[in-house]
Amino acid sequence: MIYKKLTYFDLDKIAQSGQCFRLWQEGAGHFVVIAYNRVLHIENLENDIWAFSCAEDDFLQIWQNYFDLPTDYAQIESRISLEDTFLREAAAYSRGIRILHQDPWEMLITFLISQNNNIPRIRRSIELLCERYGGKIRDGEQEYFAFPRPEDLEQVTLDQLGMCNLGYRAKYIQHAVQSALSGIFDGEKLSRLGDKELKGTLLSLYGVGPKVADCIMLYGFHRLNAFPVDVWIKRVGSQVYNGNIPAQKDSDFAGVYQQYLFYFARKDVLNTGKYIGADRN
DNA sequence: CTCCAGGGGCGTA
DNA sequence: TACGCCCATGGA
Repeated sequence: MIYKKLTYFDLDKIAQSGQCFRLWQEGAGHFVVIAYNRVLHIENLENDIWAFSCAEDDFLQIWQNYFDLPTDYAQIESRISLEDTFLREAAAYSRGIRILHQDPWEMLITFLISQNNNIPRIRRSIELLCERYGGKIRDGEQEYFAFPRPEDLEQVTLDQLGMCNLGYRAKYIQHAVQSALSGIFDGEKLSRLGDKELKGTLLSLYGVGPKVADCIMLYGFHRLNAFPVDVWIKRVGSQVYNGNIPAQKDSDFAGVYQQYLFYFARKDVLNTGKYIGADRN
């Protein structure tokens, strides 16, 4: 068990921020996350004191980085222009959200599934994939499932993928498996590319367009300047920024600001569980 | 460039 | 019961 005092760290918000789908709350102040073939319990003991159910080694090598603890989010928030009152309000409302360092392969599959989809269904699809094709992880009495590797999905047919609630996205997953097995999509290799080259490679993958590519850049490769434009950001652009997408999109921390805008724009959904005020563009 | 199908679950009329 | 919508994209 590792104990840490952390500021700008709100797991409830991170769990609802739409960047990860295998992090959930299990009780008051108790969260569980599955990542990198591990299960981690995180508990909020008091105020800013958190307990992580892992050894020092794992904390230093995996989780410290996973939760992006070295990054100074107070400084990122302080960089917001004084004139951008909407983003300042969004940032204050979203304070505690961090951009997680997640596995590139998992992000490729996750955000292929996310396209034109709703978050509860995205979660279900991912859990079905993991239960059927991921390796087992023991955690005391409980048994969990890791995210399937490309090799785990190599023999899976289009029909079997369809049974994971993927809909028309099944064919994209099948192509992604081939891209990984053939070496076109190699997280380790791609992480050494510059932003432009990385995005170009991602866009060449079947089913990956600008929005999904930016999500993979931001959540899988921690390119904090990537700015995914989804329906919520478009909505903010048309309703708040006079038809333009938010001005902060060119910032070094555009991706962080995108998370703030996304979380803030969705606050009514998060509070009521319903989509309200929805409109196209 | 525009238009539209792709699954499926949930909300509203 | 029908229809709109959802962290979009490829193809016509």
